[in-house]
Amino acid sequence: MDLIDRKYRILQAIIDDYILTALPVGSRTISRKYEQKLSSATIRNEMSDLEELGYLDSPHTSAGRVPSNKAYRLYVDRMLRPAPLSVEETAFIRSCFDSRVQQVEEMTTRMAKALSSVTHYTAAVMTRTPRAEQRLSHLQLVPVSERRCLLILVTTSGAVRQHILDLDAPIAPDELYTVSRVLSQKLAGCPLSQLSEELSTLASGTPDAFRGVVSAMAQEAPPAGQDDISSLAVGGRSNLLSYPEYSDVDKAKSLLSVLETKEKIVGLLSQHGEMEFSVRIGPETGLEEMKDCSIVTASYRLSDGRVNTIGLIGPTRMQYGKVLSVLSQVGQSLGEMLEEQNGQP
Amino acid sequence: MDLIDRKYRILQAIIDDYILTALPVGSRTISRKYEQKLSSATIRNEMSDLEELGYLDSPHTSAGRVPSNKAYRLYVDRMLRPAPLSVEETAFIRSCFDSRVQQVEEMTTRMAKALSSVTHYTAAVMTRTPRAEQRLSHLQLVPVSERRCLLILVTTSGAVRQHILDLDAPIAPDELYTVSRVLSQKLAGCPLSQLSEELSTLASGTPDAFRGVVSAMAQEAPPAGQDDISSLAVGGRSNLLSYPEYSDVDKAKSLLSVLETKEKIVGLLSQHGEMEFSVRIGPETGLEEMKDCSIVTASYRLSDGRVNTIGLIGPTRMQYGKVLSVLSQVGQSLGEMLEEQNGQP
DNA sequence: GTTAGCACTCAATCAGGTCGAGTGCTAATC
DNA sequence: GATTAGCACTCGACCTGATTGAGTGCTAAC
Repeated sequence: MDLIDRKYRILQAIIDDYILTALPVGSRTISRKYEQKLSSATIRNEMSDLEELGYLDSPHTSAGRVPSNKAYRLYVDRMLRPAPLSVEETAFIRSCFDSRVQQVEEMTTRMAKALSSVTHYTAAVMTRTPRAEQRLSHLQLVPVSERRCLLILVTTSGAVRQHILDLDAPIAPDELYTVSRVLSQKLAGCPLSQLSEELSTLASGTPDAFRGVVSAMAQEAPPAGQDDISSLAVGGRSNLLSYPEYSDVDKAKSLLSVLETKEKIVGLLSQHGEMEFSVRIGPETGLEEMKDCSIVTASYRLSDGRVNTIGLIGPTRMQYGKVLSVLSQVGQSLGEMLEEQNGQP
Repeated sequence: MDLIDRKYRILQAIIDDYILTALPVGSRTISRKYEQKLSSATIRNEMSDLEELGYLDSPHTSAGRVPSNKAYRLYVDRMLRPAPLSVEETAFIRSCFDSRVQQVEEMTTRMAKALSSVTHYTAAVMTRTPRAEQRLSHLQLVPVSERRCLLILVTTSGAVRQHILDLDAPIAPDELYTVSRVLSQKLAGCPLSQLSEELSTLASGTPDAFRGVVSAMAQEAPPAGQDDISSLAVGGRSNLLSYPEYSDVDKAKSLLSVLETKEKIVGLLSQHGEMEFSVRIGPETGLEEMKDCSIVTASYRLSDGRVNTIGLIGPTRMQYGKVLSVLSQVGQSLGEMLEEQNGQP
């Protein structure tokens, strides 16, 4: 057992060192910096074993060793030491959660910017509302031109959606007003996913003059389907260029190109499961372009039903400890902010 | 005059060739590919003159010549030949203007993506409404919780803005409804910039029960100030990495970092003056990080008062002819789309 | 089991040499 | 006077071979 413990420690030392330097680490480095009781030769033997076990790779014969993805997996699952944040870092993160920020958009953008600047990785922040939880709170039709009006839907969580309706026949502003009032009352509390259906049903029992409007609404109402992405922001894409793993411009290009594709980012963030944190390493991300990257995601359920998912993207040798500390600090600050918001009714 | 004409032609040939290859161009290349009547020695003499005049730079003694920013300026102002687009390109641009796209957001994103993929440069698209032109069309208060409600402002151009209001005292949903109705009628047509002021005035003449709401609105109403940016999208940032001028990762990083800063992009696009197109070369962009870039902007006034500004960002040796052709095709398609939209009432 | 010692490997670095694209100048030509 | 051929010169790019040093793997001794 003692031996195994030693192998463990050596592997951990190698990973720690590699995360720090991005340079293949040799036996001598370990013996000097981490395990002074052992000679480099001993370390070499252990390293040789670790390589055979699949935890280390050697770029070539006379370079040091580099941790494999399997090693990172073990590292994240078992070896992770929390990296405490500095006072400044904590304060900075806190300061980003200003309860007066109203727009979801602005909130996600700020968080993405802040997280990328604290971690020096790329940050992606997404706020979505699971479709099942969205209910109509209020509905309003606003005239825009003679045959065109704006349909505004407000959900119970305070989100606002808007659709332009093209009408078959002109309708007077006052009538739109009446329709809004009636429908608003009838449909309050209706889940968004069933809205279209409800409207169709209502349309048949509506006086001719209004039927056109109501069926136009039924058409434009959001279809049942995936969740609603209320907001997505990515910050610090260019941060990744600092890391030697992307000094190859072609690699960098293909990675940055992925990070420009909204759908792929949403995909990456949506893989997040039930647990609070998730770490995906290299190929586990599921994207060929990201096989040298890791993504750490965290998900927070806000009180109004919205779900906030954060992803930090960096090289596989990213500072997992620090990243997780940052994310849990974010979770804490987020909680405090929401409490404060609800506490000042 | 004939001499001057020849210098002109040679300079143009040099710029054309450099734009194509990004390699310093030598006298022999010009004499073979562009001016077969002249020997390389003659070209050399001319090039020497052009260098003295400030139109050419030589990276070192035995390399060819490279156009200076002054040369690009002349090229853009006087030498530009329109580069006709291929049928596919035209079709592709047209196809991006689907009149059924409703959201401004989606429109700008699509345009940015399309333009960057046609040109292989970075595209930034901004839609803004000059503050002076925005007038209130409709106003609605929607209850969210007991002491909190949502203020929705719809402008005559159909834009929707929302603010959360925190109220001093609780107010019943029905009362919010009444207030909305009255204020909507009183304030319809009021320029947004004066809204806050108007509301303050109205507040004093309002029954006590409602005064709280009205003054809360006055506080949150958009202050007079700069224009409203309804939407900003950037596409194809990673395209720039393909160009040899950014094979230096540090350069690339500082440029991409600028292209991630919303404010700087808005700044770049806002410099656009009265004319339809504007080309800013190198230092003319006003940003140190962009001293090796050019930006071509185009601005289109939409029928509802909004202004759409497009910027294409590339290396100073960008294909100005092609870029301008693309932008004017965009202008045309945009016009067609709007016409179509208004023609189907 | 641990370690000292040694042969071996291989990328990185440097110096020297060659190549070729390009210039600038001069003298001859049109 | 403009044009051009010719030539010396420059300088980066590229290739080559030698050197260095970090690192390994193996073996034999402790």
